[in-house]
Amino acid sequence: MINITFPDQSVREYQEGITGYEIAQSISPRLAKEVLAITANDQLLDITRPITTDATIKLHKWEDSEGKHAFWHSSAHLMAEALQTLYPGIKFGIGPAIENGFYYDVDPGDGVIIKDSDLPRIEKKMKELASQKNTYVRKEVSKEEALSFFNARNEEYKSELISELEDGTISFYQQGNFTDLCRGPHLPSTAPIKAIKLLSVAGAYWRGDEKRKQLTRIYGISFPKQKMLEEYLQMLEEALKRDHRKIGKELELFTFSQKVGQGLPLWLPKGAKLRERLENFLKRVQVKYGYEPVITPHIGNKELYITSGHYAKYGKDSFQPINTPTEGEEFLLKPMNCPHHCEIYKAKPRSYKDLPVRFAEFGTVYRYEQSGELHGLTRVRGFTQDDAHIFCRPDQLKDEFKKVIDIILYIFKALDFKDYITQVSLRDPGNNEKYIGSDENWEKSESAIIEACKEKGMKTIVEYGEAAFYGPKLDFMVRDAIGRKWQLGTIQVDYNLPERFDLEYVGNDNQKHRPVMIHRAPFGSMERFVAVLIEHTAGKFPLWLTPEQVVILPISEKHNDYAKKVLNLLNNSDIRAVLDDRNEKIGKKIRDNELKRTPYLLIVGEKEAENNEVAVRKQGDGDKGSMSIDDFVNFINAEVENMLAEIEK
RNA sequence: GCCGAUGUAGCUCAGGGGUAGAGCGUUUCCUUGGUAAGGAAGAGGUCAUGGGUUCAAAUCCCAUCAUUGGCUCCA
Repeated sequence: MINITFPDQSVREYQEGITGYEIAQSISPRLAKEVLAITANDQLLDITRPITTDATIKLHKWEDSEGKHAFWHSSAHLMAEALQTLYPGIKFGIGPAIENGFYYDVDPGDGVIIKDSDLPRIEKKMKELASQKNTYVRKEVSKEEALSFFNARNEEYKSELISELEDGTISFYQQGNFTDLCRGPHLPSTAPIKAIKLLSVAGAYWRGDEKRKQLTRIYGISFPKQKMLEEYLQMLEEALKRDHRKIGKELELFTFSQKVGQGLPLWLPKGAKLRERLENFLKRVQVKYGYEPVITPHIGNKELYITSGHYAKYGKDSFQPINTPTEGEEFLLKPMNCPHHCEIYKAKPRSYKDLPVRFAEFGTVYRYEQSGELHGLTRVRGFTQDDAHIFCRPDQLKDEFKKVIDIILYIFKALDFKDYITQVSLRDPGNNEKYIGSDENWEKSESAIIEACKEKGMKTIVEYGEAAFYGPKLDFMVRDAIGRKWQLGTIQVDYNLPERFDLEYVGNDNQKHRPVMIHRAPFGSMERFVAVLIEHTAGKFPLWLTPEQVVILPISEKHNDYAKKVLNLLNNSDIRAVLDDRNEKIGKKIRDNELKRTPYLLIVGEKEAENNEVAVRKQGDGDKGSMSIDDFVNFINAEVENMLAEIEK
């Protein structure tokens, strides 16, 4: 007999060799029906695997990510089986479960192309195979066996994977006619896979290496119930409605022009208004934190970037130099602001008493991003960073770092960003040549970041190998409507540029010392931040930010004069109001302006004109009754002030 | 950059070898209407661009450009 400990710490005795499925059965038939995987002593297992020792277990149902994982991983195998049937000679790469669904990378063979239009056919085959309710059978094999099995089938990708595994840890899973190298766990059979949707086809380099063969990746998702699939697809559609590219067009915030160039956003008046308000907001915050504005040009001499090291690192992959016609000097579009700011630091001698100095600039930079990578406003070739560089003494580093964290957290709070991830990016320990600067400085800066985060009580994830080439960083990341992760705020420590630019300050010992630099951008880039803000709010911006706060709707043309009077009064009171004096019925005007997401609609007609009133309608919330114009002005201004005061707390 | 998809009116999209379509928007006129779509008429397109096939191409083929889902990269 063995002792099984459950998550609630209760212990039950079972026969040795009992399976997860049987344990579930012993609790309730319903649980047995729903259980998909089991963790036993921290090891994730099939529910058909016998448990032979005392174990602490957790049974995973669909609701657990482990349960979904097994479900989707099994679905990936099912898809592979379908592909094998439909495309004889197809070779398989890897086919994991992912956050939402699964994929399989395959090599369909020379000249064979799998297209979007083939997906329904594959789906159909999968359903057909699933209905056979084949079991997933696990088999442990030796490395030699494994290799000979896949070599015999010319599955070079599998063979490559196996050759990197250790003997004794290799297992196969087989269902129907398909056998795959796999760690598991899997479902007992294909029976539960009831609803399947293959979503897209994409190219994916074998092992993520662009020098190697590009395989065909097929993405899909599956569910135990058809209804769940429908809900998921519904949700995807809803998410698409929040897409900043769609809303940006609808609300006339930004556009692109093929003639101007790809990845070069054009801010339309309303978008510019929004962005300007964001910038002003941050400028006010920065004044409080002792930042000084600086302004630098859009280009810089190539020498500047040779000094900074950026040219060696990125020169050939960036926009190529602009030449002066007669002298033949070379200038680069600036890919970043820091070298310019270093030169500002150098413009005069600095004393230890002056430090830290903090130079802030909304600096527009240009980077040659690969064309396939461009995406709406989140990945562009020309963008404006809310950049600043702090030059401080080493002993001030941690404090300065913490102050920057405060600014970022403040801004996120102001904009109600709650679902963000904070990531500390450190060096890849096994790959030091990727980075410039001394080990000692790297260690100092890495520990400064880690300590600052700890002291701020932040929950961060640590990623090795994600550091910038010149220093470690702390990034604030959020997800977009389609679930992709984007970096917004960033703080980076840099010992390297001060070295390269030979930056100095005179210490209290009257000796020259090297300052440390912090690069930081709370929004990251205005473009990306606005994109994320659009998706976050679905275009319903907070009152203090929105380009148009109020729209005035006269009942008929007879009331246009009064409406204009209201408009002037509001505009003179710093309220961003517009007038909708189109020859339309009031119902139509309300509908149109509701759809434009203007926070307040003011309806003015006979009654209001007589009493100097406005009839207030709140976006999405209907009629709020009438009030005097003065009261409305006070009401709006108070609401904005309250919002901002709330943030200050 | 690579693999797949897409490109038709300002927007959303239908169509498809033989005169270019709808809805919304826009303009003009009628209407002056009290809380989510009043009516009529009009304007608006070299069907992304350049080649090719054809008596005839928006439609078929090729290339390019852009957008897009991924891969890779990201100072």
